[in-house]
Amino acid sequence: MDYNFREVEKRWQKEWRDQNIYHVTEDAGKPKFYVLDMFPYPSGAGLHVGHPLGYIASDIYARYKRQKGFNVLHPMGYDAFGLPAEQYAIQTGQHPAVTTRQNIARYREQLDKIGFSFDWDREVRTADPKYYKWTQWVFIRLFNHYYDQELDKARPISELVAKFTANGTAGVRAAETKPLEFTAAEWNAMSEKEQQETLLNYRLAYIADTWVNWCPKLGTVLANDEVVNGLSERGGFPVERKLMKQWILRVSAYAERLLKGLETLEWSDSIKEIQRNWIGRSEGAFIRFPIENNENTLDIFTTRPDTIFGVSFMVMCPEHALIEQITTPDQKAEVDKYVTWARNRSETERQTDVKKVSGVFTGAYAINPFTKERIPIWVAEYVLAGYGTGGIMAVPAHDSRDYAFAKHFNLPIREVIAGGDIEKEAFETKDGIVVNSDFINGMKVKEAGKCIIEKVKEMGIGYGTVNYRLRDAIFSRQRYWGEPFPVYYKDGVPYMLPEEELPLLLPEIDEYKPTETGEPPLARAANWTYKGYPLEYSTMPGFAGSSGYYLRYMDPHNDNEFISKEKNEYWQDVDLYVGGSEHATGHLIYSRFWNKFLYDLGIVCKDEPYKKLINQGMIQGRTNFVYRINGTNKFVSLNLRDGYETTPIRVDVNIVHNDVLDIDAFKAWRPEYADAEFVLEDDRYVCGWEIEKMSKSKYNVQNPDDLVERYGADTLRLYEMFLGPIELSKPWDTNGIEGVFRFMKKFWKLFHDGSNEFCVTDDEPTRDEYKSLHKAIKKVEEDNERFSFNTAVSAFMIAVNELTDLKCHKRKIVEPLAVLLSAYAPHVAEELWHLLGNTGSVVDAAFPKFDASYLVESSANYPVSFNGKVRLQRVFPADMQPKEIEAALFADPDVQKYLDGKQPKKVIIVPKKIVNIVC
RNA sequence: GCCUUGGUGGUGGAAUGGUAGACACGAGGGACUUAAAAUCCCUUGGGCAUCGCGCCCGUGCGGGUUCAAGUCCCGCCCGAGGUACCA
Repeated sequence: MDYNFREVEKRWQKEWRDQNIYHVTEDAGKPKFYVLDMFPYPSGAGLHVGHPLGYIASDIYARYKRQKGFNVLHPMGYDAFGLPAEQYAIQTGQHPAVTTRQNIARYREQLDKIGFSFDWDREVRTADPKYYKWTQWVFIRLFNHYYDQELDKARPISELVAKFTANGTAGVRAAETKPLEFTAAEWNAMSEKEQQETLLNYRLAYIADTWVNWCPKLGTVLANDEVVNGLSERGGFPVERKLMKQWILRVSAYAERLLKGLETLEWSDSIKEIQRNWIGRSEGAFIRFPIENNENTLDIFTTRPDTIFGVSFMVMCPEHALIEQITTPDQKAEVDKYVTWARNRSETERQTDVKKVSGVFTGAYAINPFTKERIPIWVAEYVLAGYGTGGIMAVPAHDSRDYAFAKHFNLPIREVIAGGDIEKEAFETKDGIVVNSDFINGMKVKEAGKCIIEKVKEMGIGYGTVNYRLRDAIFSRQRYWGEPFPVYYKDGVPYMLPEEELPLLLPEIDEYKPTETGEPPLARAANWTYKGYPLEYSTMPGFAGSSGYYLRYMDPHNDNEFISKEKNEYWQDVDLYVGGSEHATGHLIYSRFWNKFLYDLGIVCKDEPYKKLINQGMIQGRTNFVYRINGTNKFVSLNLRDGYETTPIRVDVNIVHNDVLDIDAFKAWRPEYADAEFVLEDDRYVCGWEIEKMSKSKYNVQNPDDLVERYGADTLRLYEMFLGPIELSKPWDTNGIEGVFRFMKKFWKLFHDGSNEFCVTDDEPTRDEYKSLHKAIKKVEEDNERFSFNTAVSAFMIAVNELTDLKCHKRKIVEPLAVLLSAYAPHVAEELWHLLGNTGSVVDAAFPKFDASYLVESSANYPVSFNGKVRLQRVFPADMQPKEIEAALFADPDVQKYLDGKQPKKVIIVPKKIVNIVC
């Protein structure tokens, strides 16, 4: 073989490693550029095929930027804590650290084969104590801060304590779990324990009893983004609701800033929209409804204060604290029954019958503050505990859920916005005219809403407010393989470990299961105490370690600081972040929160961590099928199936090439197929195919290693880019890799003669040769800038085809072309770079300079169209003026023929593009 | 339901409002070979054509703007992703 990729790739991978060529240091003389991939969780299955796609794209961009004179930071690491390693540990007793280390070694091997330009000196692993020391360190800071809504930033909790000591809660505007009011005297009279418990209401990391998503199968709680359709994201196990004491991060305090910050980011509209929806900002009103014969009020949040005259009942969530106090004796039994039932229903059950109406009357009544009407108070599951106040005013005429409820329980439906047909369905418009509503009659919805808000303010029973769907993030996991909390308990109150005790190391335990009493695995650890006080048993969730990892890459070996000021100011933020869009509501929210908190503390200099985000599309599997004739061991080729009763059977894609089955391999694949017979078309067995999720059981998993083995890393890199736009989801289809491989061989031949001797001359290239080169430079540069790597690969193909036709073996052409290609196919480019007699590495070669003069045409071809239809081609000098072109055209007999004696109404000449004559 | 996307040959996909289908795969035909591999050349959206002139139709569907629309606007249909008793 002429182009020996195996030898070339092996040589340069070794050389790059020996020379440490991808190592970067801060260099004030160069502008910085930070290209980051979402680091992988090292699973036992090895690098999955979706990964290389993003990594290759970011690697190309990183190399390109380096050639453009930037000092590029391009690191890689591992998200090393996680469930699978622990599940495996439970089954086998193997320490998760051991399996994780093995998996990492495997990943590293796979990554190295593809020729990435990662600076491995900066590698981070979240499970490394040197790393998680800083995760614990940030946690302590979260605990020690609260969110000041006046200053709109996190402030030390000591400031809050000072305020409480001086004035109590008067004048304090702080993000809180529930509203509290006390005086300075009351605060000062509190015991240490009481004060500490009160402060938990404000801390950015706090512990509280909360309804959680409990997954019994995994033995841990899960965050909202880890629950998909009522099932755990990992494993797909049922999830229940449970009231538990949990560590929680007050992410909600940052809701508005997380929302606002999106505007400054170069992210795709879709992912910004996902985050906007997840944050779920809604403007409305907080209103207190008095309760008949009770000093409590029923507090509600509504986005439609304008419909307050249409309220015909109130609803509280089953978790509501007021239920017990207001339920009348004769309703008590029924309410208790319902509440117990509803509270214990699993998240999974709730999800499946969302449309079923259920609820119970408490016997109590609220008073409509405007009409003084008695309004029955109900308890129903459709009102959620976690949103707003856990209570609503129901306006069945204008809300479909209230409508369904009212219909089911036969409650009155009162129209207050004109224009709908409330006999049939709720009229949910947000711009209509208010009716049947006393002093707001005739107003538009918006205006009426404002008016009601003014009024309730005056009456002292409410105010306009903003609510967010974004919940605080549950931060405890009842698992072993995570960061231990630097927390000990004294008198049941949590305290932080002193910083000099960090890292608090994960203790060794004999088994990785929960204890018999249901305590988390850490309860098994011997002497898990600090100065005799018990340490926290739960560990941190997966997103803890990944929330600030991109900062640690800037200063990975600093044992004294999380990150030094100088390094942070040099690298600042991530210029390009590449990863899957599945992290939109998880990692990408938490990480932004984490960063904003550190920004408030002055630890980082940028408010947003990831300036530009590219989401590589998902890689789907492409399954091949063979068709067995029912009742036989005979298989019929795809297009001959008519007339047979067949069953499609999945077949391993590795024994199918371009949809043609390798029959011998198939016979060897499974014993039952050893004596299979075939009905062939054109002597071949053609398989069917379908796009499905990639999975082992569907036999459609393509291992990148096999492709590297067969075609080389450079071909794999080019091919993955050539598949299509990076952001598009596409099936992993290797039918086309041959074309890219052919291109590589052709490219190689530009530098070699027929007998594979290196052969490049110093002859001056022709104009056509320069033109091919500069066309490619222009196109590749533009395409790199807009992340259109697939079209850039096409540009290479065109250039190489042209230069092959021109039999060009000239240094002035092929050398810049190799430099240009080096971001995509670094190994072969490096080889040629050295064959050309250069020293150093092609990664540091300057990106070729585009010279437009080579593309200037002496003449331009103009399609001439009549009323928009192209009829003729005419060539004019490129610098000819439109007026002259027009004159020349009308002297042309063919043009006259098409005009057919008519006078043209208008002549449009787009320079170098087209002439259109309107007649 | 709502939000965000997308809909172009047999396939993956190209097209700053300016000759739709670049580039590649696959397919068909041919050259070289004892043969295979590799390589090279030709054809390849559909239809019509006394198949070497040339014409018509074509970017999910129906309208519109424009000299000119895959691209912009309006109304539908379908797919993908996100989200969903969030008041």
